[in-house]
Amino acid sequence: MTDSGASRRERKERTRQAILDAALGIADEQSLAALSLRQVTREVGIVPTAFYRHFASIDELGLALVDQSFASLREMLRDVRRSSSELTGVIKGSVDVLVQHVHERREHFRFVARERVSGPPAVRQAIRHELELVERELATDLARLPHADRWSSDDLRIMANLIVTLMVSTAEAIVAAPPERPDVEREVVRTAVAQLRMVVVGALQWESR
Amino acid sequence: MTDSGASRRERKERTRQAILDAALGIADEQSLAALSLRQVTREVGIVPTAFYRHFASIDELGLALVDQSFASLREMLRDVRRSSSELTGVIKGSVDVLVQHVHERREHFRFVARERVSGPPAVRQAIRHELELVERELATDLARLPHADRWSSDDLRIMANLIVTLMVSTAEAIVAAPPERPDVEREVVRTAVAQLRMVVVGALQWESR
DNA sequence: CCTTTCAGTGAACGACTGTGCACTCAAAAC
DNA sequence: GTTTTGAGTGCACAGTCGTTCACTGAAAGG
Repeated sequence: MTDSGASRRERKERTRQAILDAALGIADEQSLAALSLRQVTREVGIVPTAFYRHFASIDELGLALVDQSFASLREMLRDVRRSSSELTGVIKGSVDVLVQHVHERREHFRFVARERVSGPPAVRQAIRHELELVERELATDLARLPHADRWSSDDLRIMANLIVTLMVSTAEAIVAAPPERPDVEREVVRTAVAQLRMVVVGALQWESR
Repeated sequence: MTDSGASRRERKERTRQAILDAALGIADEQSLAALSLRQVTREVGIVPTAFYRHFASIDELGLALVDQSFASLREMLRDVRRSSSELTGVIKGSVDVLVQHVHERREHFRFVARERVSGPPAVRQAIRHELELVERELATDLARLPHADRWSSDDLRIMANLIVTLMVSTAEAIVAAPPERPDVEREVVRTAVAQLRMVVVGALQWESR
């Protein structure tokens, strides 16, 4: 590796990030489980054994990718909240933000969608945990809405779970759509918006029992 | 292979099924992508090259597993329709049938849930296609409901998609729950039933625009 | 300036992979 | 009874894999 960068720490951090990027790219075309250490190091341009200078195992690499992906996802949530405080339709606005972020960080969303159900147990669990956090945050957001007094905390949990499920599956659909078929994607968005509206209508009519 | 069975065709069919069973079991603990021909044949008790007498490639094996898994899924749908014609609550009844079938064919549902997002492209596409068929069938079922005249065919599609998404994610949750934690599973069921009710309430209030 | 630290090297290991090819030998076909 | 068919065998091949170990050489620390 000829890396004419500056300090040693910087250079290490740079190769570490290069490993993460390469792993994300390779996993994107297969899966984290079918990802070999040698493949990654080959792409980065270092010798296989050098991998261990950065990660103790591939599982650890996977967890680092989860962290990085959820950083993207949290950026998205921040933007969703920002867009919701403006006056444009909350639902359409949120879906649009979702779409935009999925495009910008396509590989991260694909990674989460895939490894959520198929990854190594440790990775699966980490993702599940992160999604639960998101769900809880959404529940407290919902509790601050007008008319929220008609919902029990159980109702809130259930609604949040439903909405997260819908968003996850919408993200999956966007990510699965051929990149240069904006019509398919528009259809996905239209569907998602209608479904969220339906859910909201149902929630407003809801009588806890 | 000492297989004292009868005719040659029968014996071939039996090893074919043994290969499928072994593959399903192994994939269950990892994924279809990380499934080796040798691993499968070792478990079946035949020599690696004998695999090719039954499948031209692992991809083809995968597609056969999709077929088999969706046979289970269609059995479930048949039962759901049967239970719906009885008077007990349609929603609770359907979810109960789902739970029952997921237990009986756990590996098939896990397979679909996993490979739907992570499998080889051909497998992913096959699963997507099958789910679309299910969605269309559900849409025509919904069209036969009382009050169905308030829904456009587009609304029906959107509702069917929403319900299928919810069912898939419920199946995922059941399958992911520790097998001997009936409390977790009961919670999943309770959540799913409430969510479906919410969706139905929303749909009944729905005004197509 | 001398010493320590440590990211990256390079060879070697044993294990596993998919696939080609010539084979056996019992069931099926004639 | 003879021939054909084809599921399963056994060997061999060239790859890939993760991990070990002793190593180099430049940056960091004293």
